[in-house]
Parts: sequence; structure tokens; C-alpha cells
Amino acid sequence: MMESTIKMGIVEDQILFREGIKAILKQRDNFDVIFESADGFSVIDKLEKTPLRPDVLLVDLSLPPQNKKEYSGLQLTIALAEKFPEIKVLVLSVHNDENFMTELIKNGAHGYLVKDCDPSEIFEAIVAVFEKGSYINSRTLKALQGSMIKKPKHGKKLLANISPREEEILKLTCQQFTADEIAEKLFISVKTVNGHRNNLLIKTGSRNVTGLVIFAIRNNIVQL
Amino acid sequence: MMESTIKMGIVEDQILFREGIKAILKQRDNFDVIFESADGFSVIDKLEKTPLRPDVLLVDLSLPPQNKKEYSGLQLTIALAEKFPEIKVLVLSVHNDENFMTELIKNGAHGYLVKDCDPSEIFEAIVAVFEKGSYINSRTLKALQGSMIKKPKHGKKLLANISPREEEILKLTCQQFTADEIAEKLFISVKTVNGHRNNLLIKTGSRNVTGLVIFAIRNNIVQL
DNA sequence: TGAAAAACAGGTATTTATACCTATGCTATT
DNA sequence: AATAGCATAGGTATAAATACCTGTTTTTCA
Repeated sequence: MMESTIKMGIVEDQILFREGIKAILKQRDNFDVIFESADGFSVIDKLEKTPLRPDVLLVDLSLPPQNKKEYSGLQLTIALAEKFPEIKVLVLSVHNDENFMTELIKNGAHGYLVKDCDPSEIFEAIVAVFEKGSYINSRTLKALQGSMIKKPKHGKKLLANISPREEEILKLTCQQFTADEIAEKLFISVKTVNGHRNNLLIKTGSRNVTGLVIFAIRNNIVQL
Repeated sequence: MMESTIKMGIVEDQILFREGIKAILKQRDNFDVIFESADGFSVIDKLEKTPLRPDVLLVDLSLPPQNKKEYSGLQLTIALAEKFPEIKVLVLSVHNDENFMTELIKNGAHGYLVKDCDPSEIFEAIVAVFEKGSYINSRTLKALQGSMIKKPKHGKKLLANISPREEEILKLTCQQFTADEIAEKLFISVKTVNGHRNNLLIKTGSRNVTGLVIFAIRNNIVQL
């Protein structure tokens, strides 16, 4: 198996971890880090401006979802799959959450790794993604299988633990009601509605209602 | 990466192919064929009676489904996953059918290979399945992703005469960009963006962006 | 060639949404 | 008994979206 040099990109907001990864990759001479970024939005911009694009992009999933001005790792994955399908996306995450994995794979990620994996697995995963187009380990496969099997018809209950009340408000939001109107409908304060909305934004990693609507549709909380 | 000897099993009704596989595996001394069978039912029987079980079981998917007294490859996979979950099932098939793959993976197969793959890939797949618990190549992953993503059926655009520019702005809006950001991206004024948005609201009969997003999804202007 | 539509830009004003706080009563779990 | 999550409600800000206006320029097309 020949291993030509793989052009790497790293998307990671924590500079320490980013430099750490770079250092690790530099130990082997068949990895060349030619691209790096600290946040999701600049990734797309930078990629559009450069002719030299990475073969494999390591993306930190934990790109801050609490900061709504940023892409979440999932959103970035979606954007990358659409705009730069030739770039292989390998997601790094601290989450061991089934739903995160499956959402990512569904939306175009080529591989998934938890951050506490064996270092050698990173090399392995990068090479696999580069040469074969994908890397799925058994843990991820199990998640995929699980998510596919429990999909009987109308059953939802996937992704992010939305509380019943939050779901209720999400539904009404998707019906184009304003916070005021929702408050009136539910006999609660506008403040409370806004509180729930803010929680929803954080939980779903959205920047605004647009993201909430898409989330709701993806998760069958509202029908099309 | 250490490679201890892997105990192999082969389930294949065509004796010629079975012997062929055995011969290939014998070329490498880290594969030890300790189990073989020509049909599905006897596999379960034999496995129940022996204490020496294979680590990896190569299963030919084309096990005859016309004979109702036989397991099909799929049924066998299901039975194996239930009774012997510790045995890794690597499916070999002539079919390149998405649905076959996904059904198998859903039901517990640890890997999928088409028979005309490169011989070296068989070794690779066996080792991967044994050591990491799974083997999915890019072709299979694509099938999995394809089967999981709910795709809209109607390809044509109906409803409302949205201008190209409006559609552009609608797309970006759905990607959670604010009017400011869209203006910056398109090198136009925020006023213009808002003008387009207002036109969109009127044309689509929406009250706010929520309605725009739903319209965009319904009309395939954006993908889910 | 003349009318219509599209893209563009600007204004003023109000309404909504979002960010970031605190805080309390309730319930389930450990 | 302490912890955690939820639903509730409040405050103070700013950012963004929406509602109506006015225009100019270019393109498209009947």
C-alpha cells in the first residue's frame, strides 16, 4: 500500500489542541498540514479563496455551540459536503453520542473518531479516509445500526434532549408564530418563551430560528 | 499493529468458490480456516456444537433463497447476530445493490464486500473486522448514507416565481446567515438584501423567515 | 421601442429576536 | 439530603427582522 503525502486541514478552536495535532502529524512525513482554521465560517471562506485544498479535513465537533455566531461541527459538515464534496471530512469529537455520530455520517462526514482514541487510530483513520473514502470503527457502526433499526415509521425521539415544553414551543415557532403569540397561546410570559427558545438554540446548535426550523423538520418534530 | 492468527469460518454453497477462498487464505499464515459450511442452517447447528468458534465468518450472500428450507444470507446474518454476537460477520456478495447492503448492515453484519473486489481488500477487510469490529468501504458508506437520507421525490419547482437573486438570498437565509452577512457575501447593501427578503415574504405568503425556510424546503430550493 | 420586471440603494419606524444575567418552585434521581 | 433538570418569570441590552416608503439602472421581452 503506497502512501503518498496527504494534504491535511485542521479545524479546531482550541489552539493548544490544534497545535498538538499538528505536532503529532509532523512526526510522520506523509502528512502535510496545509490548512487550519479556528472556526467554521472562516473555513468555507478560506477554502473558496485558495486553490490548494486539503485532501482530508479534521473537524472538531465541539466547535462551540453555545456561541451562536459559529457554525457547529454538524453545520460545517453539511456545508463542506455541499460545497467541497472532494474533501474528506474526518470528525473528531468528545461526544460518544449515537445521535451525533449518525447525524454527521448522514450529512456527509467520511469518518468519526472520539478524541480519546488511541493516537495510532488517528493516523489509521486519516489514511483510510484518504485512500478508501471512509473510516468507520465498530463503535460508530453500532451507532449507525442502532439509529437505522429503531426507525419505525413515525417514531422520532432522536437527537438532542428537547423537553416537552421546548418541543411545544418549537412547533409553534415553525408555524410562524412570534414569541408574543406563543406566550399568549400558552398562557405564559414572553420571557419564558424566549427562555425556551434560547435553550433550543443552544441545544440544537443553531444561530437563529432558521436553524430551529431545519432541526424540527429533520427530526420529524414538524411535518412538511 | 500486531496480527495474531485469525480463526476463520466460511459459509458458501459453491464448493469451488469455497475452496478458492480457502486456498487464498492459506497463502497467508495469519488466517486459519477452522470452520466451513455450505448452507445457513447447518452453520447455526455446527456453531452450537463446537467450542471452537471462528473469529470472523465470511458469509456468501447468494445463499439460495429459492429454497425455503434454507437461510438466506440475510436471515443467517440476523440469526448469527442474535446467537453469536461475538462472531464478526463479513458478507461477500455479487450484488452491488444499496438495499442489500443496508439491510445487512442494519441487521448486524460487520462488513460488506462485493466479490469482484481486489483480493487484497479481502485480507484488509478480514483484519479490520477482526481488530476493529467493522469494515465499511466508501461504496458501502455511500449506500448507507443514501438509504438514511430522506430524499425528496419531486424534482420540479412549482409555486411562486422567485427570481434567481431572491433564490440566492433565500438559500443563504436558510443557512442561518443574517442579512448583514448575506450583504457582505454578495457585495451588496443590507438594504437590498432586506428588499429581496421582503419580496420573498410577500411572494411566498410568509410572515417571517420561518415561513421562508419551510417554503424553501418544500420547493427543493434547499436540501434537508 | 416601450413596458415590465429585476436588481440595486436608500430612508424611517416599529416589532421581534437574541444575549446574558438572576431566581424560584417543582420533580425525579442518587 | 443533595443534585440536576425543567418550567417558570423577570431584567437589561443590543442585534436583527419586518413594514412601508422612495428612487435609479439595467435587462428582458412582447
